[in-house]
Amino acid sequence: MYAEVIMDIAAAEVDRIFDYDCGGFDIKRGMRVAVPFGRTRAEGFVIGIKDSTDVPAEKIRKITSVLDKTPIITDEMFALLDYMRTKMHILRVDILRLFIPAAMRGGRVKELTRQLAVLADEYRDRNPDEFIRKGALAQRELYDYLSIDKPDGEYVSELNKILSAGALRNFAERGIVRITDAEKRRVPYADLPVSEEIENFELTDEQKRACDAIGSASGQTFLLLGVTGSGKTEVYMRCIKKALSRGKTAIMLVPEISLTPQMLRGFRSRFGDDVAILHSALGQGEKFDEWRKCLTGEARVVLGARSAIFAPLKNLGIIIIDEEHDQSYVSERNPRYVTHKIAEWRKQYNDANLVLGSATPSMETYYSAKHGKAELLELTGRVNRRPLPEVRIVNMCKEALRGNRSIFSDELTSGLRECIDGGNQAMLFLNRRGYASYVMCRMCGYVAKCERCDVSLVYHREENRLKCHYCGNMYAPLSECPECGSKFIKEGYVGTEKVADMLSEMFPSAGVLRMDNDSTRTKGAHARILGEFGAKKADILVGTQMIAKGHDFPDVTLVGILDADMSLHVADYRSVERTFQLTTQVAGRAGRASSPGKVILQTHTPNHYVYNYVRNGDYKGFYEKEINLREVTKYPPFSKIVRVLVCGKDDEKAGGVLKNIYERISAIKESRNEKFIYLAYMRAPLRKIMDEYRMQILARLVTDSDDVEDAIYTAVDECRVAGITSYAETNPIKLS
DNA sequence: AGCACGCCGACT
DNA sequence: GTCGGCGTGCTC
Repeated sequence: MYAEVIMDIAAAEVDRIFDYDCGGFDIKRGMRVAVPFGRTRAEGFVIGIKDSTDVPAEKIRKITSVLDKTPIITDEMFALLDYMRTKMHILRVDILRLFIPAAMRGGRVKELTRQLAVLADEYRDRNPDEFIRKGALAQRELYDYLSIDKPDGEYVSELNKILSAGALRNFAERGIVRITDAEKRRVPYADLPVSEEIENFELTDEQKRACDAIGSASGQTFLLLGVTGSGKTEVYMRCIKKALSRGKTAIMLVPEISLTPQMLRGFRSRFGDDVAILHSALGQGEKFDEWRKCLTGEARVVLGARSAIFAPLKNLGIIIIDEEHDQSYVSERNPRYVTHKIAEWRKQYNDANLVLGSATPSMETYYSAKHGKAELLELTGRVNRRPLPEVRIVNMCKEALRGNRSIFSDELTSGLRECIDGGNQAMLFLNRRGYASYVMCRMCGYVAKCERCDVSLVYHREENRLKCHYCGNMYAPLSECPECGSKFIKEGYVGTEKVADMLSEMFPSAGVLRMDNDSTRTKGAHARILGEFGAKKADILVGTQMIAKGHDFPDVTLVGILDADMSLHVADYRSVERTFQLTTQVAGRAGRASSPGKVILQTHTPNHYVYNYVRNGDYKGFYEKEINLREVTKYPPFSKIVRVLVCGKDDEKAGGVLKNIYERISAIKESRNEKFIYLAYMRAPLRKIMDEYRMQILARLVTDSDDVEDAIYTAVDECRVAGITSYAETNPIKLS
């Protein structure tokens, strides 16, 4: 017998099938094996078994050992592998690596085994007086505990914590309990209190309608449109319950599971041990065990972040993507994949339902709902009756004309004072971290730049360093200009760090918390900051888009958006959409049942159409306006943007590869000109990152052009050169 | 990705 | 003389 093996080596050169002699091992497709490979040994995935091979006998070598007792890649995942390889042009090893926890490779995690004590069958349901002598209270206690509380047994280590070790030893010697080595699951968030909620409360009519529609469908996609607080989560949980009752399984994705322990609590209380949690912040052992629970069928519900879409559940009944517009669903690191595409595929394979939920769906999703590819379900009412906040648009140009050059408008300053004096809390949003976003010499115009990246450095006051936000390099702060020696150094745009400092100065008695990439570096910092703010240990929370997600704080009555234009003026067809989503989401943090809450949105372009829709909380109005613009300008979903990025340390070599790919695409264009709206090559907006020069090809294609798209991807594959990374992506999330 | 083979520069 | 730089070629 021969095994077809894909080496666990991430390189295009070895992403081929290697045939090995099974050497008497009972090997099945989906297991991993250790094999001799060239002059070394390697791990590999068995993707097929056959009884003959075309490879000459003298080349065939034997498998050294088998790493799994049972297959770890399911049939569905093999089919998905095929799809991802042909449609997305991702290497087989990269796909296979997505399917299993990273720490499994190289045997870095194993099942944890612990001694388990189980009451022997022949001593069950017997009168304990027959074999426990009178007065042996410890033995009696142990017997009762094992027979009544833990009929399936308990770990010896746990028993020893609460009961007599001597009694246990006695029982073990007399054969009353059996002690065996058993697999013990590492449980993440084991000490999380389970919420005690009423499960069967009455749903609103809209919720009921949504549950009925989803519950009676199969193989369908739904868009659940509803603002925060409209009760989407309840709909999700009921639909999952229904799927389980039909013997099916469920995947529920959220953008950042590590930020939402309350979601987890709800799931634990509803689904108990049926739930597995999968996200990157878990420990390696925990992640491995949660993943295995899915594979073995012990868990039937997965709650997780992006990568949980690959959870090895069998017989999927429903997939839910909450906050479906969120950017985190598009993986930025290679392999690049779009979660929605994978979800759509798994939905079809399992004849399951796919539910996309959001208050501000992506243009693509709402467009597909409008055109019959997804069924639109709406939740218009707010369950907690919280009124939508009042959104005030403040013109910062006018502030400047009046002589207020600070980042706080007068209205925001007085709003903050009023808010704090009233014992309420405020959140301030600024999507720019650090203290000052650039440092410039007033005399000669010199701007401090990173040596390795083509970006200006950001001053961080806590570290007293200039920092590159792309490579993380640190530099000494400037006291004088290195070019002309002048001491007149100007600090550019204010970042979250400086805002927090300024607030402490303006409101000396107020507590200020800051949440951004820098303040949440350490593990658990997220939860700590949110917890402190929730416990009212601070009055103001300043942060980047991190504060837009997750927790609801009932005492927040004021939300300030310091520079709403930031995301608006990015040269990207999605910039307006993103601004709408971000500002709407941040605005939604304000208000509570008793007081409506207020949002102060500061902008230099108050007349931009997007702010009108933000103010009115009018998603559909925004959609209509934006979709018309997209149609006129022929941007997605009315076209497809294919971007090829080439980067490498050797500028000329990278340029050569780019030219090569470009020529191939030009040749395609020769014969298929009608499919192209636009084609050009250029340097990427960020010309250099980490000493690698970056350049790109941009092609805009008509929507009906899958074959041309595939040809472009193939051209990139064929021009691969050592030392140069190149890849293609469709409708990229970022064009930098 | 590794690892070895292979062909040119500055050293005990 | 050789130790060692990393270019390129192969792995069932």
